Amino acid sequence: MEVTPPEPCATTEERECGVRNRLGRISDKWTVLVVVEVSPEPKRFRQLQRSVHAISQRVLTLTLRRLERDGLITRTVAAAVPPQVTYVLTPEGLSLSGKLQCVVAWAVVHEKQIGRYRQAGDEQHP
Amino acid sequence: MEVTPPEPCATTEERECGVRNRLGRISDKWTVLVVVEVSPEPKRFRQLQRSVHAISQRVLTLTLRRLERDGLITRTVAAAVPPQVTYVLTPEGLSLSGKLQCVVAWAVVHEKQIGRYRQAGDEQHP
DNA sequence: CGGAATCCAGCGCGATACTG
DNA sequence: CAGTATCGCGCTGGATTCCG
Repeated sequence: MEVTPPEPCATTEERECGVRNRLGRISDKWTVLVVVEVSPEPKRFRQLQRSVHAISQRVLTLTLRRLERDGLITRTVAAAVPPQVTYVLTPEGLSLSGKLQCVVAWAVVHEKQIGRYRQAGDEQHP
Repeated sequence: MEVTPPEPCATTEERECGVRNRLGRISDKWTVLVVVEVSPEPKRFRQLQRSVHAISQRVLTLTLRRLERDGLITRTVAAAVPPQVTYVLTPEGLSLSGKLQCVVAWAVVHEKQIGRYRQAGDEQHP
């Protein structure tokens, strides 16, 4: 997308410090799972809860709230009975989702390889 | 990427379940930070500990061990006094690192935007 | 249905001290 | 320098209950 400009923060420590702060906002496992799952069409609360399998209602709520607060998703309440709440990715959220999908794709491709490594290791340290 | 044909793991639930299992291996924040930081030249333990700023020595050790076990990094011990241990990314680790760098880049680019959203939100809910 | 509130267990992780 | 071992707490997150 946008090419990242000229002068990145210089030293390794500075770089990392920045990286840490920035990633902190999105790096927890629930957030990643939810972002990936919301993308790209509107999803309802229940849908998400079923999709992100083991997530509890409490954690899903908290995660969605944070994502909304950060401008990554939009929460829409339809005044109806029963209530209907839908979540959509904002443009920002969508672009993040793209990057995360790359990581997911990587994980899918390398899953078996990793599994083999892991097995081999376990056999040596039983 | 690949247009997914007729019947892969079809349902959303199944898809997500797989995603979750796969991401579980790499989705915790320390792992991400360490992978990004090891890349791409050899790093020594102390170096990493200083780079990944707030990480404790214990957690760094555990994280590196898991990464090694998964075949993402290589640990090399030089028989010397004082001991010298270096960590390098394997080809797999390097390719993962690439994907993660994308996410990092995203975070850098969108940092300010997110900050603004967050502020705006906080002003409304003080 | 979508959520808030409480309560509570588990383990993630930091702090500290000891080895080779 | 590069670890391993132990302990203890704090927060994450699950289960349950109640509301609009």
